[in-house]
Amino acid sequence: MPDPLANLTEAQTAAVLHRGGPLLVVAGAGSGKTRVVTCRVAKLVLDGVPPWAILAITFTNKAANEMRERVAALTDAATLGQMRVSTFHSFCAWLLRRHAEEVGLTRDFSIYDEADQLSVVKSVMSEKGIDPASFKPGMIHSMISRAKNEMKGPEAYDEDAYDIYERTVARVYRGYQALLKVQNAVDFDDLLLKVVELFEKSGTTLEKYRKRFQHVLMDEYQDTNAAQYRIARALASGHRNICATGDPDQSIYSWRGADIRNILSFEEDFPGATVIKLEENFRSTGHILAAADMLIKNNTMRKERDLFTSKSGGEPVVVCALSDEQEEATYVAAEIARASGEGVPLRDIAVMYRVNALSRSLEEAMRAAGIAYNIVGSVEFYRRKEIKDILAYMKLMTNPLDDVSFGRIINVPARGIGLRTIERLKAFASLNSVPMVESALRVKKIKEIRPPAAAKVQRFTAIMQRLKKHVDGSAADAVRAVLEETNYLAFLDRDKSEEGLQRRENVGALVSAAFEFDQLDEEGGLRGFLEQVALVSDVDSWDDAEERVTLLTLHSAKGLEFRTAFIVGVEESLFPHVRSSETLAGLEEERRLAYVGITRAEEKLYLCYTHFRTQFGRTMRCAPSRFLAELDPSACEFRVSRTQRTPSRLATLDFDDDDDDPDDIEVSLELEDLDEPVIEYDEIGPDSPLDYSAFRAGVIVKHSRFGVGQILELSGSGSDIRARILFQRYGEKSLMLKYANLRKA
DNA sequence: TAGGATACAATTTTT
DNA sequence: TTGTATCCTA
Ligand SMILES: Nc1ncnc2c1ncn2[C@@H]1O[C@H](COP(=O)(O)OP(=O)(O)OP(=O)(O)O)[C@@H](O)[C@H]1O
Repeated sequence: MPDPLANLTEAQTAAVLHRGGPLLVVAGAGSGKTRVVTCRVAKLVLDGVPPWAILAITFTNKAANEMRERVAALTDAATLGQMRVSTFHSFCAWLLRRHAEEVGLTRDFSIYDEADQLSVVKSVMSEKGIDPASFKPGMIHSMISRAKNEMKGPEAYDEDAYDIYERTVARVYRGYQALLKVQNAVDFDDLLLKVVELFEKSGTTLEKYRKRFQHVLMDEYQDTNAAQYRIARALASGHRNICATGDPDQSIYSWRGADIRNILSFEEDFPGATVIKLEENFRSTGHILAAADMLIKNNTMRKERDLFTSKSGGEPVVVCALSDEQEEATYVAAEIARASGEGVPLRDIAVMYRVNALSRSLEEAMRAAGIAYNIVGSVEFYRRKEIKDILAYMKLMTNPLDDVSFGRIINVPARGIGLRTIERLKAFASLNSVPMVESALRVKKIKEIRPPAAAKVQRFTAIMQRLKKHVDGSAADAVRAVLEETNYLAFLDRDKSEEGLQRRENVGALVSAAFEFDQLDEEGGLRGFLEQVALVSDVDSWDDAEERVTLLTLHSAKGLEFRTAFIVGVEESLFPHVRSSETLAGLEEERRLAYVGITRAEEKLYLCYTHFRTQFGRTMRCAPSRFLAELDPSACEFRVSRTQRTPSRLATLDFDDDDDDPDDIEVSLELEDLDEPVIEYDEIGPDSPLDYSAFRAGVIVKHSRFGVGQILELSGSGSDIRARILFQRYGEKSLMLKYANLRKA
């Protein structure tokens, strides 16, 4: 069996062997932090620490699985299954299932995903008579989530609310929490918060887990939020065997509440902590590292640190100017074809972008060039309608209080139950403080519902009754039962379109996913399956062994590595993204994101930008990203396409169309090499920040479509200002200033 | 009540 | 361009 200490540097070895007391490993990209955590776990096991005493937290489930596999390869301990290696969210879900009652839940609580959460927000808003046109539910929801990430409850939020918008958020927030509780459900943030609450409430419970988890390890510590910090601290406060690894320069989730101060103040939080720095990068060539290093040095809020590689310079980073996104995609495809021809397997190649929307043109180009690809994320499987429908039945089986799922499926597949009937069921439910399922069961007692409608409702309750028998069964059993009882497949059959076919396939995939889950986890059953499904992340469902190119966002690329990597859309206002560039902190996070992206590449890196990009049907001029000017120019090679500045497709490209064999993909697109970097800035780009100070409440304005109106109220900040305007002819509208193109009248 | 047609608005990153 | 929300007709 391989020795976990083999091939480690001195610093890494020290980190693996360190015992007794807090340990922080801070180090730059590719320096082997994850490897340290893995080897440390393995070494602990080899030293006789029982696996059940180990808690290792990773950022994704995928990383957790990988770590478990690697540890298994290093130890072959039979009891490795008892080790907890998981994300914070999965770990918390696991804890809460065991202690649900202590925080006001039952063991069968539902985990609401984004869409479910939004529907709770909407229903609270309609209950409280808040107009969804003036207060966008999505916005309200994200503000609630932000508050929760900062561990701010509804009361505290209300106290600090300073305008009508925030007071409204506070009202919804309160109702939202109440509704979740009634429905025996939690959102993602609650998973963490409820565990904090659990530990605060019950000293004995906390003590039990402190005793059990004698060793706590956390990877990617720079992206933990307030609640996660509290949980880690609580667990480690007795034995203080906590090992955190991270890189402040790779903190890219502050918008989700991650707080970089957690890692920066580790030494104060855990006095006497040992700090180990890793300074050798094992991943990238010299040029790639040099480019990344000079870029990140532009951040002002940052501690200087060293990172070197003993690898040679390697190939220069290619910085490439293309005319538009089609040419960009074509170029990427051509270069992938070339690399593939030179022997780089497709699975070692990735294309990264700032926003999911950019994957589209890439997909088209890959298809046209016959290059096999996988997209991470985008239209996630478990968010699809047909999948969500079936899962809703399953959720309702385990948790009858789940009104969101009830609302989703009461009339799906269509069984003639209309809005009126549902409204009446809802009214009855809230009048009697019972869940919707209960009012459906008592439908005969609701005199507003006519017998024919009531009969239809009873058909639904009969289905649920029969499904109940499967609640303790396996996942696959439950899926099959739902499909049979609801005739879901027949329902899909009615749709003969391409889309309907796809849906059928998706349902089939769900059946296999459930089946596979049962194989892997015999204990899990229906409940375990639902939990796993609720907590899958985008990268989790990505198979990195497949011989395909990977398309993914920069965020999901965190922690991964590829021999050849492309970053496309490296343009001002896209990357750095406009929405993040207003504040210095936002801009610096974008820069860290660029740093993360660049350092994913092992051997070859391309950065592409275009002069024109069509988004939402509008073609816009783009300026190259400022980040390009911040790279070390001596590590880069600059190229331009001959057609640049002409927003049109290259007509001369010849693709070998229907050809799936990657060996002879024939695509070419030759670019000119430049001696001088040509990254010029237009100071006044199309997206330069506008000055909205002239717009205030009371001001009379003119809109191209709605004509003349008066501003009633402004809300939001930065470039996100929204105005409520009373138009003479069109009445009241709520518009974003940046889109509305208002003029003073 | 269902489903299509139309209007309308809004675009980051995700557990 | 896309999705969603609302309206309208069968
Ligand atoms: N001592 C070593 N000798 C050789 N290769 C190493 C060594 N340590 C780590 N590596 C390799 O370097 C690469 C990066 O390691 P790892 O992913 O652990 O780094 P990391 O610090 O977690 O990176 P990042 O922060 O960028 O995600 C991996 O391919 C790993 O196998």
